[in-house]
Amino acid sequence: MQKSTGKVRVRFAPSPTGGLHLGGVRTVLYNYLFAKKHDGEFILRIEDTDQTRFVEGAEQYIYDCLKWCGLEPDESPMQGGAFGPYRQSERKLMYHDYALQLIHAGHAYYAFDTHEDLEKMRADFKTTENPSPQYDSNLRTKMKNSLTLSAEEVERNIKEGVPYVVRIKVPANETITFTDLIHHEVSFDSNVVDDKVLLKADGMPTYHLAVVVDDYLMKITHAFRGEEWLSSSPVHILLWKYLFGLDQMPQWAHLPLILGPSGKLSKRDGAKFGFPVYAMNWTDPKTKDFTEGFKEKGFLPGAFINLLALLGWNDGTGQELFSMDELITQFSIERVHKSGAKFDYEKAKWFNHEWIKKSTVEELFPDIKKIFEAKEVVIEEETHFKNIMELVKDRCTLMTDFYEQAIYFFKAPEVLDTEAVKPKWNEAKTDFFETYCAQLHELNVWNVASIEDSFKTLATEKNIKPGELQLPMRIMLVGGKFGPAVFEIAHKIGKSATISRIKTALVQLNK
RNA sequence: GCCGCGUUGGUCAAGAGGUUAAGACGCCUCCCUUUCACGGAGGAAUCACGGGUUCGAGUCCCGUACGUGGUACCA
Repeated sequence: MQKSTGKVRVRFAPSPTGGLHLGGVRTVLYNYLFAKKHDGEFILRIEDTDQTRFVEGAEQYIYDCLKWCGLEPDESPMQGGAFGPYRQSERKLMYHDYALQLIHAGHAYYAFDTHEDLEKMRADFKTTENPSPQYDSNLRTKMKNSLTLSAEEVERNIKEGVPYVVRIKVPANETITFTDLIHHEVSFDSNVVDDKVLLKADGMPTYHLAVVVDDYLMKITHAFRGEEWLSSSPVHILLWKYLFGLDQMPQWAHLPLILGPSGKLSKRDGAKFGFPVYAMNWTDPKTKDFTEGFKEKGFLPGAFINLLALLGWNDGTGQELFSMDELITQFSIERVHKSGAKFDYEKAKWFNHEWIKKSTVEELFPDIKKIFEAKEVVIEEETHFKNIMELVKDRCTLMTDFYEQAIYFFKAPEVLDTEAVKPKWNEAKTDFFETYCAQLHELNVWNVASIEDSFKTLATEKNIKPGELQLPMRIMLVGGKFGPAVFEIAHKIGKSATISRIKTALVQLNK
């Protein structure tokens, strides 16, 4: 079944109807990795055959997401290529010839049933055993189509402009079998496959016809898609057989689904459980419905790709952290799992944390800068700023954490967690800090050692354990129980800020 | 209902007839640190269930249960 010659060509074919979710990006990723590994080409094709579902901006959004992820196609509607157009709506006429070819060969037929006819059929034939009757080899004999009407009637209908669709004529009593790269041999009884519409009344093809025609015309060698397509694959197999021959058919791989806390992952899950589902923020232009993205949540693209790659695949060695290059060399479709994987946000955050830890501040700086600027913090001295980021880097799980983890270096905390120190607060400690402020003021050399030495010496003099004073000191400077070494912080924020923060805090504590 | 696909700890998972059933996340205990992290040492699974096949089954076969996808002139 595999093509003997030619370059590997794969495609991602989304319909531009909304945000790009986790599963979609993973499908892109596996396509991309496979293509790059085999020195092949990755094509982006837009499946916009449903005009009723057109969403403004959705296509551009897909490009933006792919760009952010570093999964840019070799051919696409935007950049073009030798097999264009890459937008199915622009290929409309091409599909007609193939539909006609199928009709002439007796593998498809015209159907004139209206929506009401179909509804009536479903209602009439509905039983408890068969709640959803299909337009199949049995029922098509009871409907209005070119198999039941006379040739004259069919011709007249078409001439008079009676709306029609073209349906595939699925043969009865056949077993349709194909080999999937992930599921291996899969087979279906043709009796349970319905006569799917190939060409809609508006002249547009359905996905079923379009995917086969385009994969052929675009010389796709390997077709990866989500497992939700597995059930309709027999229709595609049949179409390949009738139109181009099974020996021309790409190799299929039906990727396992990514599941949410309760079944198939949906954008609702994200809102409900507080994690992003889309690659980037997306607001539906019509409903204004907003869905959060991994990018804006604070994920690094590398980490996002890394965690997605491992959701359904691993290289068998136990390695979990992979760069894109490593993924390209290590990836193999054979090691993709059969079963769906539940998305675990905690693990996702762990991946990001690891990526932040292994990245240098220099690499992270542009993104961190944007986060601070969005909060209207002006970075005055870049080197100083970077030194501080170095101090807090390991404490950040998400990129957005940098703000909270470092803002107190630039601004005095607005709220102090005084509850953490109040229970053990007393006169002696007030006295200590008042004296300490005076000493700091006199300090000639402002470095970590001098700040720390005078602190400890004074504590000993006052007969208080330094440890009991360190937490208060931290709360005064930081506002909370977190951050790097206190004296390091004092050093970085400078003498006057240190003194003024201590004094401000003293007022609050002694209220 | 019917059809397809799947089923190793809470989650991701290694495992391709013989292992004390890896590892990671999360959780818990402890060490380090008189903050938070980082780092380090530990703790927790009768491999969905029932039948086979086999000297021997998480690994092969059958059934059941459960989950999941499809059952549109949506992709």
